[in-house]
Amino acid sequence: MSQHALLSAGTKSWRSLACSRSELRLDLTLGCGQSFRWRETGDGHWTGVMGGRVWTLTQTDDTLWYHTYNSPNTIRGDGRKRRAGSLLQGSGKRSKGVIEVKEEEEGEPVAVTPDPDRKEEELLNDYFQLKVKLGDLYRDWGAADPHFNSIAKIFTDNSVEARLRDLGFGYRARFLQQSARQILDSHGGPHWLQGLRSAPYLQARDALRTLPGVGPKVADCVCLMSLEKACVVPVDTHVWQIAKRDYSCAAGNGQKSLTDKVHRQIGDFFRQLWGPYAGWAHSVLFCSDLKKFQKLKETHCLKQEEEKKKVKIKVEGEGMTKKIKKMCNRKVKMCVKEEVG
DNA sequence: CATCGACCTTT
DNA sequence: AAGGTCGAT
Repeated sequence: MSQHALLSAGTKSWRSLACSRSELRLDLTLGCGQSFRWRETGDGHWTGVMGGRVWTLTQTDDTLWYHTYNSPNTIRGDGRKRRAGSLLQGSGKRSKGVIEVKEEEEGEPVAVTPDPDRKEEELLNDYFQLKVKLGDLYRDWGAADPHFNSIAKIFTDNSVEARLRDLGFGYRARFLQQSARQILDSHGGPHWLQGLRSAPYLQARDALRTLPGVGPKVADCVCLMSLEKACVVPVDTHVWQIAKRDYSCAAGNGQKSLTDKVHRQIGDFFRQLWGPYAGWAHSVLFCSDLKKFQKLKETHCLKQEEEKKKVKIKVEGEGMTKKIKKMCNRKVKMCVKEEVG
């Protein structure tokens, strides 16, 4: 356990300031090697010295959170009566550095004397120069300098991408954000996606592929899983292996990688073999090939072998094999329903 | 049409 | 090292 404050432990000992990630990025500002008194003491939590005190800072999309530690010089007086919660994020929008007139509960306006809060806000404003509108500067610099503009994207991409990156999406974060933006701006919203459910497969697939980060495989996955295109077999390297290994499918034999053509050939191959619900059948094979289900398969195979032996001994051949086949078919159907439904 | 390296995280 | 997509070639 860290002895430093963590926001996740509760906001009680934290105060906040409205400040978006596009105006301040703690990770970049404090971690860039140009400031020397800050250390990341927790995930996204930076602890250091400022104005003679020790602080821990962290941020969420639109809020800069700060915690200060008690020290002998700055014993907390209590000229700081506050209503519970007034410090918490609920506001998140406290104006910066402006002396306000607050309404007390009785409704009588009382001038608020600069209290330690105000001092702390001023200090943060000063230290990070928060009054300077970074967004505007980036816009101007980018307009004057294409190179700056392309570099700056990394740092000013909106909070959605930043958040997705934090969540571990890596380079896909940008694709997701851009796709969402594109769906909203160019396609008129989620309605567009919904509409693809009633579009023919190839049309839906082409539409999806206009989105950044959506190639043949992902488009097919969405078609199969979300757009009711049951015949679609999403082809990845894995499925390609299965096609070659278990079906001697020759598609793309000379090829080194999965080209568009090979995608189509393998999809068609399985569609022809399995019919209109080929995508569901593919799901079964795909799962059975996963490492985590290998043991399941082995034990199942052993059981089947045993069953076969017993049947062979008990009955002598005729008729019974057909029954077993029927049972097996039923089982497969059930499996598929469970998987996909 | 095909290939390669970059992207980023997870194993 | 694997995984799919993208942009360059």
